[in-house]
Amino acid sequence: MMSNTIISEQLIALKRGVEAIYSEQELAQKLTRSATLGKQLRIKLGMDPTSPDIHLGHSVILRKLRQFQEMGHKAVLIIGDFTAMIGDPSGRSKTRPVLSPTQIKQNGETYFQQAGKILLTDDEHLEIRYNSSWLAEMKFADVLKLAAKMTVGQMLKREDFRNRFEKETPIGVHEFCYPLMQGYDSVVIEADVELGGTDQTFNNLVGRDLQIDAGFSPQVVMVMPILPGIDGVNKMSKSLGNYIGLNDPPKLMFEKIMSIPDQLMKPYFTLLTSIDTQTIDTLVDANKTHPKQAKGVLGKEIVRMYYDEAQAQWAAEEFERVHAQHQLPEDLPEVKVANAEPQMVAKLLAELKLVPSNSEGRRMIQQGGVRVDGEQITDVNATITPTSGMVLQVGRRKFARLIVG
RNA sequence: GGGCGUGUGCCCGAGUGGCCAAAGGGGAUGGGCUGUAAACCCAUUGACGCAAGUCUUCGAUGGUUCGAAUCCAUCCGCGCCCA
Repeated sequence: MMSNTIISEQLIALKRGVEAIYSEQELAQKLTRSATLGKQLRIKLGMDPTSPDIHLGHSVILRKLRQFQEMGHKAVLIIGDFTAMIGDPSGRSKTRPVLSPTQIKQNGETYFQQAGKILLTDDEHLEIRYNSSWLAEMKFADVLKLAAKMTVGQMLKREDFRNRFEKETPIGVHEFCYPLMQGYDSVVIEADVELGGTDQTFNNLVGRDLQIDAGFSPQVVMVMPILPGIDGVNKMSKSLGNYIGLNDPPKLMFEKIMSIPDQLMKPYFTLLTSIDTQTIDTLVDANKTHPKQAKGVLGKEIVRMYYDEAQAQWAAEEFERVHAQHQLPEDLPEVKVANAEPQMVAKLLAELKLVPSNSEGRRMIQQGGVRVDGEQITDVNATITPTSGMVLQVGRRKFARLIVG
């Protein structure tokens, strides 16, 4: 039998970065029982197949899931394809378009390609379920039975519902079904633990109630904080453009991390890396470590996790080269120019897609953001004759080397 | 079903016949200062054009007018109230 010390060590590790656990005691019990009986815990995570691109915000929860996997437990990924097929009739949510089965499948694949960078993907540690396989089968009577398990008063405990109710903004009746569906998923797959962001707390807790009602032991609900985006204000999201994608190339990933506000370093270190908390404290203490250096450590660590040591090193060097020493990047992209005649710089920039339009190109020049072979262009109407090897720069990070021909 | 509102550029929001490519704010972008952090300062923010200027844009369509984001009609979306 596994000793109590191991369980409490596991517990400490699992609690890292977690916002809340309902309840910690139950989690300890589950862990102990699992160890005693040699039976895996089933850790549930729901995935929305409408937005398959994963960013570091998603990675927070996926990393927690991975931790459970490494302790021998089984991750159960629920693909929420049922709602994706139905859509959201209220039209309130733009992020929930109706998807075809093909799209859902595609999105699923895109998702796994990325999630695989974090999760263990063997059958022993990962199980994938589509919730349409049980939700689509339900009859209206089944739905009513499920709905009868909750009262409107209980539903209104959810902050989002309560606010809208008080402000008299619409709440679709079907919206009450979403927590029920998610909760029912937990019953079906016999979840021991459900992971989610803080915004999922209510829904996940409904899962507990439904499981108890069905005569099962209730799942432990573990909620993770919402990761702020690189703007330091809003939650990380693709539509807000403040995200770092798992598929972002190393250099871009590193650059984005270098641009986060200093205050974000602590949560990023804690939630996105496995660096031990003592080291983190030293790194984020400006008296002990210069913030820029600390950020560099963060950037390299994250790039290393999703690529490798060499790429991380290279990304950091490129950053220094381009932004600190104002030299040219190593991987200068090359663009072909057909016209070797003398022409206006603004036009050329637009043609080469370095700038979205002619006007924008002119604006850039006016504002001193354009350089040709390192020379700042000052005249809006400046003309140049493209030659092979000529280097154009727009702003601080857009470069191109010309190939005439 | 009835009544009253509302729909503007990436977002919010002013504008109620010409001076409107459309105030203001946010965001974004460029520059300065820096550590490509924050804060702060300056500038830009529909397209084409060297320019004068031209074209497209204010939910959709059609109309009135020399001229419409602004007036009228119909339609669509959204909100509130009554039933």
